[in-house]
Amino acid sequence: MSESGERGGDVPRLGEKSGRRRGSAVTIHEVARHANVSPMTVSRVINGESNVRDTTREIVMQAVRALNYRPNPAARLLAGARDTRIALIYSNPSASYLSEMLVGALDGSHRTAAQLVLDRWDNLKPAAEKAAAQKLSEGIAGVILPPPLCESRAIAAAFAAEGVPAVALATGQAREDVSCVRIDDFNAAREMTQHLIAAGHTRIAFIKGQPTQTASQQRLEGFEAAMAEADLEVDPALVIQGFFTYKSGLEATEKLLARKRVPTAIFASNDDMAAAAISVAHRRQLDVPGDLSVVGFDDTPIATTVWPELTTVRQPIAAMAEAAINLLLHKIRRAKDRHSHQAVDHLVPYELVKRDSVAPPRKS
Amino acid sequence: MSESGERGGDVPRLGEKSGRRRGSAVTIHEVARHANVSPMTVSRVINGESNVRDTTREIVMQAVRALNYRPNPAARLLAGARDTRIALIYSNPSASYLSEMLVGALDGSHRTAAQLVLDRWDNLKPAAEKAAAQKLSEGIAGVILPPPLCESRAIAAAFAAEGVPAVALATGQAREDVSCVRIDDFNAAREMTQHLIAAGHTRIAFIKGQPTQTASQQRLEGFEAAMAEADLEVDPALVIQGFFTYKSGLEATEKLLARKRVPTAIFASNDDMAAAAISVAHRRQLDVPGDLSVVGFDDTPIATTVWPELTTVRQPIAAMAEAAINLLLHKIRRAKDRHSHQAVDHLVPYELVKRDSVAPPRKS
DNA sequence: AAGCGTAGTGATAGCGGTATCAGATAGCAA
DNA sequence: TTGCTATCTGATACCGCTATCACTACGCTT
Repeated sequence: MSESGERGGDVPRLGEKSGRRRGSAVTIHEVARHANVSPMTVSRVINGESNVRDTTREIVMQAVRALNYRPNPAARLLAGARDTRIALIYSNPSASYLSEMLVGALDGSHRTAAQLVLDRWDNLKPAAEKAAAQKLSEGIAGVILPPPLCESRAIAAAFAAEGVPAVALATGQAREDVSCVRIDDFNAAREMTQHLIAAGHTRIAFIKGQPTQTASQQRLEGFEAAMAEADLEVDPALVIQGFFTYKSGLEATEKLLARKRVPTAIFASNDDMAAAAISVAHRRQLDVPGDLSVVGFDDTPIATTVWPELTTVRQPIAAMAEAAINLLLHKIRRAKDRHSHQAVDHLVPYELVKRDSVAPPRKS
Repeated sequence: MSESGERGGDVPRLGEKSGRRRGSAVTIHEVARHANVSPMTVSRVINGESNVRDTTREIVMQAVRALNYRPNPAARLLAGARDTRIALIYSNPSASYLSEMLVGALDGSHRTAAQLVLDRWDNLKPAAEKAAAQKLSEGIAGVILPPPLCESRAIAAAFAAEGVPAVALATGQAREDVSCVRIDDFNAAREMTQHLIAAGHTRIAFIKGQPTQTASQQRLEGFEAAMAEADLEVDPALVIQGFFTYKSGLEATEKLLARKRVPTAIFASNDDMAAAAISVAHRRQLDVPGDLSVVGFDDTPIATTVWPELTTVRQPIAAMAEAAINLLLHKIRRAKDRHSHQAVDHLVPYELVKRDSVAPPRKS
């Protein structure tokens, strides 16, 4: 019963007799044999635990590299008895965010062998939200909060109280209570405004977003910053409150175009409102972009649905959702280590997408 | 060795002594105990294997629902040599479907313990499609083809050649080469037309959809049938070709409203084109629905984004996607059984959604 | 009556990792 | 030397699920 010395001899080869093994993936056992240690030691090394002698660690690492070993995430998750379910709560699928978000989240969850649980909270009252959070927390290891839920400190607190880590997606700014994955709304808006200014516009209107969302504020500030930097005046009459809905974009644009001195460009805080702006412009026999340039934000499907197609800021939601999942899994793992419980702020690059809704202003 | 009758007695309680279990997720053992069968039987049921007595299956399903059991994907992945990955291939145009389709597909795949693999084929050439199908087939047990891919017999044939069962989503009619999950486009269009006629319209225009999609043809025929049944004439000048895009809807509506005798209602073959019709009507100072009623088809998010909100036909894409997954899994299981290889035609009920874009015609 | 499928079900043994604790080795005070 | 931590490593038992095979009924031949 103690013939561990005679390895490589007639010891039943691991992974050979097994008629069940499918892939030819290297297992931890093979690495262990190669390094002449137990699988447990290999496990310790690859998990960066400290109680392994340096020499041993080095030998193991060499074996890992030699065999190009990649731990099987499914086995890891299973063995850790870690709950692998992570919830994505969406609300008012108003945003065509959803599809892209799902694509990204799905990709991320497959890669990590986590299970994605979708939950829909439409217009819940605060009390109901808290109850829902408590109920959901029982079957979940972490949660992703996309807009507009991500803004609610109450929701974040509810999950925190249940000990469930959360990651907020696409907030306007970093927070101390939850980790965020987001773009730099301020600079994106600033850059977009600079683009408009570079095209020759000086009289630029701005349609604000839902005031409860921090991203709205950031976008407005980015706009104002760019205007100030170019020594351009922001006419307060040309900054209108919107609510991220098509309808609010309609109303805001009506007001804007009813002014005696009409703007030559409109910067809407999202694509839905920008699409609405185009619609109103057309209704008033204005050519876009000839008479009026219109730009949006987010690059949701509607940006390429309308005509002309919108110049907008691309927010890579799929990539952000995937990043959120990874971040969440890290947090879940180290929850027990009592490691850093700090909120992380993960910035993802945005991109200015120039399409057909911008042109130099007509000379007047 | 044959005391299998004494179950539930002093058998060591599964999942109670375990100090290791963290999440409170329901396991297959608990379901098994609840249903008074072995875990293996539960496994068979949730995997849709055929060799389980119907009564047993029903009991197990009840337990599954009662406990809200969701199989642990990590364990499945680890244990199963077989992968139940099923692919959903999407292609840009009708991407508004996407979110709903994903929600449904995700639900379906969780319930059935399948893994959903997303693949995106944008405007591939036939040769590239074939190559992609071959490559994809290696890691996949089945495939779902939503529009517009579902129309291609070549793609269906490519997967058939690889021995991978496919299910087409939202085709216009049944097919012999692949199974379909769809609604009755003909009758839906007919009913919508009747709704318009009942509101008092007699001069109704129709914007056709992408001619390569069979659903387009069905919708047109349903329209024509309703008109004929009401003894109304279909003015050929009022039936215009569109391509399911917003832009094509713009152009088609321009033509329609340029006629001397303008229609009082427009039936667009999908919501994007209907939204475009509203936009053009507004541009021409026409009130919707006062001067012009507009209806769409599909009930995609844009239907409730535009103002006024669209009366349209609800195509329950989420439910259809889930149905497609179930159908596919059945085919996969019985592929080895050499059971029926026939194509199934699964019809799902549609629904007429009446919103604000229809009103009786103005008396002239 | 004996033989032989054939459904339906259960027992067992893993899949590739990790938690846990026991054992081994070494270091160092008593 | 003995005892007793402290450090490192290994053996074992699972995580939740499924492949495989054994077994039980119940027909149906011959």
